[in-house]
Amino acid sequence: MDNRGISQAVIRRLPRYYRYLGELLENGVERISSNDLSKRMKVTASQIRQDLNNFGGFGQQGYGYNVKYLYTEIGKILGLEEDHKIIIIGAGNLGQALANYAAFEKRGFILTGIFDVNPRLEGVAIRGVPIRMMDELKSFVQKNDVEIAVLTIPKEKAIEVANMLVENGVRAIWNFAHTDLNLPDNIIVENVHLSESLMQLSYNISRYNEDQRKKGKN
Amino acid sequence: MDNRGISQAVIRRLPRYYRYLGELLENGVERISSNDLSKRMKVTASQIRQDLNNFGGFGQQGYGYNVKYLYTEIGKILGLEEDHKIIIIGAGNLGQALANYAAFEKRGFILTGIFDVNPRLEGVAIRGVPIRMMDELKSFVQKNDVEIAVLTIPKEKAIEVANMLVENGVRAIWNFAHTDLNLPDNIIVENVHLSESLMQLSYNISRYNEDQRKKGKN
DNA sequence: TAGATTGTTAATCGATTAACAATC
DNA sequence: TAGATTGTTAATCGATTAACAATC
Repeated sequence: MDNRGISQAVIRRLPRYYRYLGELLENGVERISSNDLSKRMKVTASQIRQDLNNFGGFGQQGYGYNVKYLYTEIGKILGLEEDHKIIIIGAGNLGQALANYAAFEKRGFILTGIFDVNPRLEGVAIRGVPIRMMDELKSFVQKNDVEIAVLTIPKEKAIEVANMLVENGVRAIWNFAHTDLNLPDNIIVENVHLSESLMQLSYNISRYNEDQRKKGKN
Repeated sequence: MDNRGISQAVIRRLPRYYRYLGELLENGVERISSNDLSKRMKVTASQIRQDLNNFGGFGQQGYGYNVKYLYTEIGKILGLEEDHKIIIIGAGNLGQALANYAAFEKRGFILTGIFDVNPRLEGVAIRGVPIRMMDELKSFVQKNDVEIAVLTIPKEKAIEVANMLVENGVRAIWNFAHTDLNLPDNIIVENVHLSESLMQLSYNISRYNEDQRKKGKN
């Protein structure tokens, strides 16, 4: 199994396969063909088979795919079998929303620390994890072998905090701040730019409206 | 200006251009060449020019692009010049985080209503907008010409609520529920699947770790 | 065995990059 | 005018889809 050169397009689709397979599993479905799955997911069967064969031959001719097996294998590929220590920087509503996300633990993301600047939040616990003050962050990261940091802080602070975290051993950043981070190549960054997502929505509305106007004219 | 057939790849990049131009504007930069911008954004100058020319010729040979003009034009393309009435379904941490997102209003997204099932939240106001109970939702949507609904509710409820909203005139859904909605083609859906984003991060960590192990062997 | 469905190669389609004439 | 930089065409690259032999 050689994972090199797998495009981000494929990787973006993997979690969606995983979700659909999880639902099939819950519904007691034992096997599924790429054709069946393609109809449910509204993608081509070809794409499913191509995507999966990047990682190995998980199916069987004449039978299809065993749901449970494929679910487990994709879970492995996604790294959900290993534990990941994760901390959240910024305990505002968004930070708290993520901290409370229960499926975290199930998937191996171990919430290890929460940090904020607001002294009124000090010691308040979310899912058993107390909120700490930002001045403890550096030594906490050094001592606790933190793998992933979630940044839910304003963009003004995000860049310097990210740099500090990376210097102290954090390997990956889940970035919700409205800025790009420009970290070294060996650091994994996954951006969630909510305002950009909303603008895409807004663009699609505008375009649709325009098309309707044009249709009206013709 | 013909917007038909513009790929989602281009559309995903527009908000990022908008963000960079906004920052340049704040810093008092008057003009920028595609080459300059490409270095800041880490994309090719060719791509910037191709992307922009989908919508019109905004630049000038020998000069580049006027930052303020281009910023405004991209804003128009993204539909940020028009107002969009928006409601939030689900006033948990995530719903509240989005409700409190101050830049909303600046970009023309008018928070009009917030809804939840929890009676203890009834009447609590976020940014002046009181939380209403779910049984008021249908008539509220009918009366208030709501364009966008944000779904920050569990997936079990999301599908039926989305269908109801759409039947009552909502045009677009910003979907944070962990499910696909399968709405009619004329409805705009923008999904934010946070768990899938985290899995991509996790995949990239695993793959990097594996590469390192391989390197070690050689 | 016959039917079903994969894994994989080849064909197509679309997106990105390069190149350069047009022009400010 | 000379230099800079766009807008746009052509070339390349990559991703998706189609087709089918292999095989369960």
